[in-house]
Amino acid sequence: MGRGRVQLKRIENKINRQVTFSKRRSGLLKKAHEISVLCDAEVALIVFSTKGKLFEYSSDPCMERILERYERYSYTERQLVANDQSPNENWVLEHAKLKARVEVLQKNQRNYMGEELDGLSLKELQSLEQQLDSALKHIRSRKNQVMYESISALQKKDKALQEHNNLLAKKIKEKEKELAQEELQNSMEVAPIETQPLESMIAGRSLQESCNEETGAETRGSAILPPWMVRPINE
Amino acid sequence: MGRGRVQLKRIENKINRQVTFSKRRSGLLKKAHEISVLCDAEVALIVFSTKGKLFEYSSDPCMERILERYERYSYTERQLVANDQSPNENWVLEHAKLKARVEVLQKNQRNYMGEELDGLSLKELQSLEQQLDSALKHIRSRKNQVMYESISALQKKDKALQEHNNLLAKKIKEKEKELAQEELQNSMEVAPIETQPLESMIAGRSLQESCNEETGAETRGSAILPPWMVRPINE
DNA sequence: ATCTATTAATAACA
DNA sequence: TTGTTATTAATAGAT
Repeated sequence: MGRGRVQLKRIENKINRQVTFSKRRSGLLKKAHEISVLCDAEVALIVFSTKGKLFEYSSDPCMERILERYERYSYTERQLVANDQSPNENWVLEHAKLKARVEVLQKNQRNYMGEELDGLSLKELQSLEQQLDSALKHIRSRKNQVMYESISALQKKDKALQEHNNLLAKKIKEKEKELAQEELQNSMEVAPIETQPLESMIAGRSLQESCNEETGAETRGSAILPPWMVRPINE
Repeated sequence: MGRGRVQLKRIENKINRQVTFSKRRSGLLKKAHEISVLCDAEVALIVFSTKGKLFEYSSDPCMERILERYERYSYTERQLVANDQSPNENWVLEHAKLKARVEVLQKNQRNYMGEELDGLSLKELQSLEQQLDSALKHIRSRKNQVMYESISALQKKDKALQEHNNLLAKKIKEKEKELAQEELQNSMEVAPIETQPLESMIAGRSLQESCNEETGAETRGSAILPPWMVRPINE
């Protein structure tokens, strides 16, 4: 349903992927809403973009209510499935295993957070150190990538804004000229009009800021210091 | 998309509603799957029919994982429905919660190991970086402490061994003297016994090594180069 | 963002 | 439920 078929596999071109995501997301949300209205169904839809941004639809005023209903439903279903197997002992065993697993994972997590290191041998400490060191490298590299992407997006936007500013500045100058001419013509009958306030207003606020009112608040903050250096992007 | 338009309102005809529900449901699930694959998104879709039947789609092997992520993202606490349920159900609930917990912990662990970072926002990456950085500091400090402890323990042991060696050396000399005297006394009747092998044996193996047989293998390696620089201690 | 050629979904019907 | 078909809706690619 578009020009040409589309393979059901990850779209490699990043731009295309982002555009398709945006379009299909709105389509999906719309359809979720439609089925809920047309067929009187309860629908909860959660979508995380690759970047980790959340989009959601809930036919109910409260998403949580549907999720709770889901939990209840799925618990009882799992109970039925579990009953088919060996009724009780399996559970106890499974449960114990899970608990042990949680313990181990929590212990690991605390170690990864640099806590509870007293019981560790030198070998374990060294391996932990190596692992975290390599992890940190990956994370920083990924962070840089994300930041560079952010920067180039901002630079693009910046450029567009500057161009827009130049346009606005020209318009203002034209207006001023018109005003000046009118004043000259009326100078014999009324006192001259003070033109200073207009100019000082423009000088007092940065060009960036005066444009933000039209383009939204996304470029809040100084143009020299990118916004993500003040606050993280995905809020 | 069908013969004639459709008003966005509940379909009153029950049969039609049921048919439409069935068709649109499969369409919705399909589209949810498509966007998850095409755009590399994480999708959770829950649909309850009017009759209360559940249909679900999850881009992940585990729906719970997405729901957990949703909970974290939306910063809302999930209400627990534990109280008014039978003990048995409660148990199943516990089990499911444990499972969800394991999933989350595993995901975290992978992140701590610098894996699967693509879904994380800049904010999350920064927090991860800070956490690992501080963890690494703790770990290195602890490692140093362990190493210093190891060094002083070795030095102490070294000193004790040296003293013991001196003692043994003295004893050997005494023995030699005794032997020499005996030989002198017997020199008329048998050929003299070669004493060289005993001394060369002692000289051929380091003093450290010859004592290890009593104290275990913990101080394997040279005494000048601490053992943990060759191989970690707790093997 | 907006515009279309196309494909995909589906309402009505069987 | 399942399948067919006439239509509408969604959307891929281009602008």
